[in-house]
Amino acid sequence: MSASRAATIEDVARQAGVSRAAVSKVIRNAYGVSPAMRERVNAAIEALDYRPRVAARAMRGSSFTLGIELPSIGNPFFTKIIAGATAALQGSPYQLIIAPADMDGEEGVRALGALADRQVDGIIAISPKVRPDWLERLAGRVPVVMIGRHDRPVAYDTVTDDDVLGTRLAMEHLFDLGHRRIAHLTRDEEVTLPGSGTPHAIRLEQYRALMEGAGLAEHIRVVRTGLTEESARLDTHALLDEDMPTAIFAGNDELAFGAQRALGERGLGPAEVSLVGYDDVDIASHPAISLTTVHQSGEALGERAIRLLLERIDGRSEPVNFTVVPSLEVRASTAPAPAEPTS
Amino acid sequence: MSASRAATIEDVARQAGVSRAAVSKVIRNAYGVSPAMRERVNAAIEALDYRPRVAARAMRGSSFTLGIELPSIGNPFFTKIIAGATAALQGSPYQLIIAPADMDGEEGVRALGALADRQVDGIIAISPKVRPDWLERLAGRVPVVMIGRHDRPVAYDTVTDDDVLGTRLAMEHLFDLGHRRIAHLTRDEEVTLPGSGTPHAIRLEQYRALMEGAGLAEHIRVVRTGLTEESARLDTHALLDEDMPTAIFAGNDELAFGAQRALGERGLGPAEVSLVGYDDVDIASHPAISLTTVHQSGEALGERAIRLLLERIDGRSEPVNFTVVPSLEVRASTAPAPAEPTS
DNA sequence: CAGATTTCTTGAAACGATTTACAGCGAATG
DNA sequence: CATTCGCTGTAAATCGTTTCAAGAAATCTG
Repeated sequence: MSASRAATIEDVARQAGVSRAAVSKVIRNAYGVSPAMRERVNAAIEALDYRPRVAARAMRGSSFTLGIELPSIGNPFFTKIIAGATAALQGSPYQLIIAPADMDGEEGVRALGALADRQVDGIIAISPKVRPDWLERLAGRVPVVMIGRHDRPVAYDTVTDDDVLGTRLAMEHLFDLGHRRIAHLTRDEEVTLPGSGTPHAIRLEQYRALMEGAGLAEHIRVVRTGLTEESARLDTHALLDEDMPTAIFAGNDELAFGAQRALGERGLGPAEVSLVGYDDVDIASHPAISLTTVHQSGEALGERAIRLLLERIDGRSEPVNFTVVPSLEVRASTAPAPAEPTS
Repeated sequence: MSASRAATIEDVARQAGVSRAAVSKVIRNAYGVSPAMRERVNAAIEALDYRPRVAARAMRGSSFTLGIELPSIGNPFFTKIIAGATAALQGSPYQLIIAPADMDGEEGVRALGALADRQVDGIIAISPKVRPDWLERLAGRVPVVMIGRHDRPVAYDTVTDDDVLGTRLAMEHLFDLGHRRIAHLTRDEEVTLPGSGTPHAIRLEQYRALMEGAGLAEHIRVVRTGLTEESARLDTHALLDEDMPTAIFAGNDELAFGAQRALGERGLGPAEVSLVGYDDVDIASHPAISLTTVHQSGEALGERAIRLLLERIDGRSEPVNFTVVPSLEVRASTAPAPAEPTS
């Protein structure tokens, strides 16, 4: 009726003829309210279409909000993480909000800061560029779960894919097919700093180690690119201009698609250059794309991250590191290596 | 130093030797503060690493937060909208947060409610199932911009694609190629209610109108499916089992990819069945996919939505409807219709 | 039935900012 | 010289909720 202002707890209390505190108790169904009172209060809430203001609640208690910080929403793998997270939150009183941080780097800490300023009850971080010590400090104020980074944190939890295993699966598949000149397409230096523990850093390290282990050190070829499909396409063209590997191991599916575009534009198919991705994004299984890739379950990552976050909110303080096990999806983008030109 | 608690405005005031109100003025750079004081206060803020609590600000003023409600994050077209929105917000004091609403319907209003409860300063809504009258009521409390729906709102703004034109472009392209038996793959009844003004409803209406206009009423064939690629794949198989159109016009690219999968699985290519999508998602231009589709700029939609929202926050009250103009991207998934079998 | 518990309910004090009203104080004006 | 004015800064009220301490009523003990 009163289009003037939304109802407050005060209005509800007046309508029900009780005190504000009593209404508050009913809402949070705390101890010490009689069925009769609960009944009356609920009727008043219904009648006035009352909804508690989250901002006001946040000032004393909690905001019932969980935040997830996300670099480049464009990446469909991240949206799978979100899907897993929202699913895990079904029926809980918490609402998930996403703070997009496009073009990660400084943007990542900005978005995380924005979430912290909004008094969320817990934070899931994905940006690989955010420094561990920064996260530790953040984790001192609010529960934090980091996805993807292989840290040894003390104040927050991590949920990761076993990138060492995943890389091994991909590389051994290529070795088995007879490939020797295998290039690795990865992101810029900043996200692949040795020892930083980012997924791309580990995949790169492992690529190097496995190549060396196979006696192929001389064929190690690392191509740096940005985070978009388009930049991967361009840098793959550059690679092909000066060198011709028989296989490319891409740091993730986005990059693989870019490489696949470049190969397609040159009329090169799996018979000439094999291609392996990482993530197993939905479209990778499309028959026209059919990308061989390392499967990791984004849903499981997201779901687990939420689980750990809720545990932390509940009081746990020892850090937990959870790992999901990847598997290889062999599709049509990989084929036996072409015969070496006899030199 | 004091790892105990984050600094409050009180602490800053004490440190700078001024009143809380003065600090507040500096932060919002309001009228009436001397350069000397601004200097001192800023130093104190710096020293204490002070950050205003958004919840507290929201109680009296604004939360400097804009919310966008999003059904099915899986759809890459929506992520383009987000990209456009975040770009438009660069440098503004506002932070964008996304409330995912998976499996839209009731979920959509739940997510919108959650945003409203969080006192966001403005809301962008995408779920097509949310009723206009519900939005009008919401818009009475907080500025709202609806993306995609062709309503005639009084209290909120809309940003839409010209779906009438887009559908005409797609269908005329197919007519020009000689197609007559054109099926339309669209979503469930609930999102295509005649007169509801959702994009899918308009595309469906136009499909019917254009088929009739071309004297092809007898060949109208509407296939209903869910919102995922997988459901589109299955329903396309069902369609092909009982009927064999020479072309399929899909309601959006996700559905088109599902149809493309089904066609691929049966060894059918553009020579047998042409396929047109809608949205022009990034992957549609991948050479292996090469989907003919109606291009609409998600970035422009997102950017415009933000623009309108900021105007409303600034005080505008007459509703504005903004439309972006689609174009047709002709690729390899469409080809001349095969010769009719002479009956 | 008096006293001790338990159960229900309430008023008032936070929480951390913004906003409003106004006080102090030189300078300008008549 | 007294009044007015413009500029800085402050005190206090306010926003809507939770929580704490304590009062009132009901129930249980012995």
